[in-house]
Amino acid sequence: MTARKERILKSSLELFTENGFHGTSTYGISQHAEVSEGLIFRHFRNKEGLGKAMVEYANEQLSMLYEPILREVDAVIVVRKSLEFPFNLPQALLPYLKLRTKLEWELNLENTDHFAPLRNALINAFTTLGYYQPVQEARVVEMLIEGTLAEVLKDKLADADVLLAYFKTKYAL
Amino acid sequence: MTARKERILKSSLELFTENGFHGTSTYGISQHAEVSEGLIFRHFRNKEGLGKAMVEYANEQLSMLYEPILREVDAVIVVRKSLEFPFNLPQALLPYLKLRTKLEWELNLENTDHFAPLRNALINAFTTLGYYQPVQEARVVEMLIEGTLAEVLKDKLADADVLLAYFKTKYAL
Amino acid sequence: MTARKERILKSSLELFTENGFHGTSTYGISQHAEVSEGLIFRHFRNKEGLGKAMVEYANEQLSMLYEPILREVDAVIVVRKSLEFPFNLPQALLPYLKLRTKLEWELNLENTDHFAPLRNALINAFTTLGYYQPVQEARVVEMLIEGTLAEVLKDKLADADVLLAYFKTKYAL
Amino acid sequence: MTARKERILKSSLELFTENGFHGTSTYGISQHAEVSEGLIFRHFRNKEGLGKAMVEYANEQLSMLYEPILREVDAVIVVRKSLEFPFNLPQALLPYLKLRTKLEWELNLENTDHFAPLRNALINAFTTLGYYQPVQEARVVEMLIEGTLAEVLKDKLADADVLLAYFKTKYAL
DNA sequence: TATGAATGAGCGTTCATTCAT
DNA sequence: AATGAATGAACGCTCATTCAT
Repeated sequence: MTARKERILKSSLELFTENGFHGTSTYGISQHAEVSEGLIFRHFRNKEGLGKAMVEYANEQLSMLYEPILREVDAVIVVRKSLEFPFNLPQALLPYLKLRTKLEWELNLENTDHFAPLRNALINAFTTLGYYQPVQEARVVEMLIEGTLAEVLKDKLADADVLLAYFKTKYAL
Repeated sequence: MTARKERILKSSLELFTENGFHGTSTYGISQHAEVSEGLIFRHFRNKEGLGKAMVEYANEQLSMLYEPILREVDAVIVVRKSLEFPFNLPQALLPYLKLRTKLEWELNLENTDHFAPLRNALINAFTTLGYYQPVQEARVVEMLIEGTLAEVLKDKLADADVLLAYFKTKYAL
Repeated sequence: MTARKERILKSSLELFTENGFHGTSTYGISQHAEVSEGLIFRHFRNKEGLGKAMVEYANEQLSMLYEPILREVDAVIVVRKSLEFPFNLPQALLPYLKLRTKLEWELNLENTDHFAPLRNALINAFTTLGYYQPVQEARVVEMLIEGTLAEVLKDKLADADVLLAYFKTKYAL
Repeated sequence: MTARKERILKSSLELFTENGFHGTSTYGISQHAEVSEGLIFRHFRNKEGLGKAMVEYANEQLSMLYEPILREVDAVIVVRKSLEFPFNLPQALLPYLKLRTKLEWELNLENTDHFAPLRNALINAFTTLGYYQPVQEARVVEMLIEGTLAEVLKDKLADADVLLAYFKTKYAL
């Protein structure tokens, strides 16, 4: 990957996140990346190719999102870290998270179930902890996480501290 | 409101929901509405005006979304109806809900807190029911609802029945 | 001539003078005249018709432009009044003069020789006054008048007083 | 400046001069210049930009208009060449002169005082020649020139020879 | 690999004009 | 006489894309 190709990717990340896919022109990207417009097409064939590359790139970055949780063996800590997760997002990954969420809504991306690994970890944890319906409980936590995440990505979450504390008491953490 | 203006609105609803704002052309709308393209601009000034009108129109339709719940006096029923809400959406309103959600993500609409009235109703309900932290509990239900809603709008919710049942047992309904 | 037709004419005068023929839209005229756009076409058939009517209307108004000079019998006074003419324009006629000049340049109007009557009067005057080449002298005065007029219509004439005085001394007035 | 950009400029000169700014479409220009329409906007940003570039371009061409006169040291010759000037226009510059005059009237260009250098030269000449009011005399010549020029640009000047001869006798040339 | 001039389809928009009322 | 909803062609302009260098 050459330096300019990377600059194109970085600029696309920024501009797609800000203005969406259709709201961003290849000319705009080239300007922002200080690169000739033609180069975008040499590297990505067309705009759609750039979009796909962007999403793949973002997914790669995000692939290790839950990794610290998945490595965890203690069931209680798995639950706690899961609940803390949307409140404590790795700053470096936030742009990629925003991009993926935005593009999933704008384009109708066939959304792979990104949450699956974490959900499985939660199911295991709740099974270990003796929950009566661990699968459903995992889903409940999933909803809490994704609901919180949505607010975070929109910069709308005002009561982060008190909310997280309450989440924890709910699960006796 | 003339018949053709209404047809433009209906077509916009459909096409914006399907392909997003930037992904929909005014020509496409005029074709779909069987109307001259110029008429769109006579009625809405420009595409942005049409977008705003659409969002307002959708918001009007959606304003009565929670109304049956808000009228409810029995605290238990308020909670139950709230939890049932995303599983039991009024079919007529679903398109408007999809549109609003999609456009909120694509364009960066400063999103008014649509959930506020329902949240307040839930706070009251949980207060009545003697919950220790009714405000936070309302937020938890909000997350459950919005998380579920997001999956519904993306046609991703596979375990609706079992999930709703579990929600209810959680709140002893 | 109905009141509204007259309002259309007045608005056209103003807007054509300000922004030219092509720079003025029939919609703009209808707004300015507080009249429905359709009415313009009922009265003038099409925009070109309105343009022609405007020019005719202006020409009618301007037909009496030189009239006070033409009535004059004293040769000296004819010359003096002629030279004073662009410095002392009838305010009511100024807009029509601006319009005609502007449209003559914008559209390539086959320009009737508006100046002819005054030129003839000047020829007579200079003949009476014993000028050696009265026709050419009339042409010189014509140039002085039209040159001055052009500056007046563009609001560019800064040295009006001193210039008129000099003109007069030249012709011993 | 690429060849195509120059072709756009040349075509604009021709078409603007013929039909005015608003009367000329960018599509028409592109056809005439045998160039894609988009190229106009790549080079000039928008139609207004093209208009401004045209006027500047014309002004550049016209900047050397009076240059042969300004170089002249003999006062008599300055006056003679000045009077001859509108009768003896460099054919290559005529289109630019037409364009500038036309656009100054159609658009309301704040018209820089193009005549200033020549006027100053005339003032000097008349001073040298011992005229009592050289400034005003220069203004008189200016009016003669601009009046004649206007007729020339409109192809209205029928008595060129006799008129020029008379001008010369007036100034004893 | 990288540029930048150039393209042409299509976009949002304006405009003169028509027509039912 | 007068309105105002509606049209469709054309306009200025943007955009993804190509290609010679």
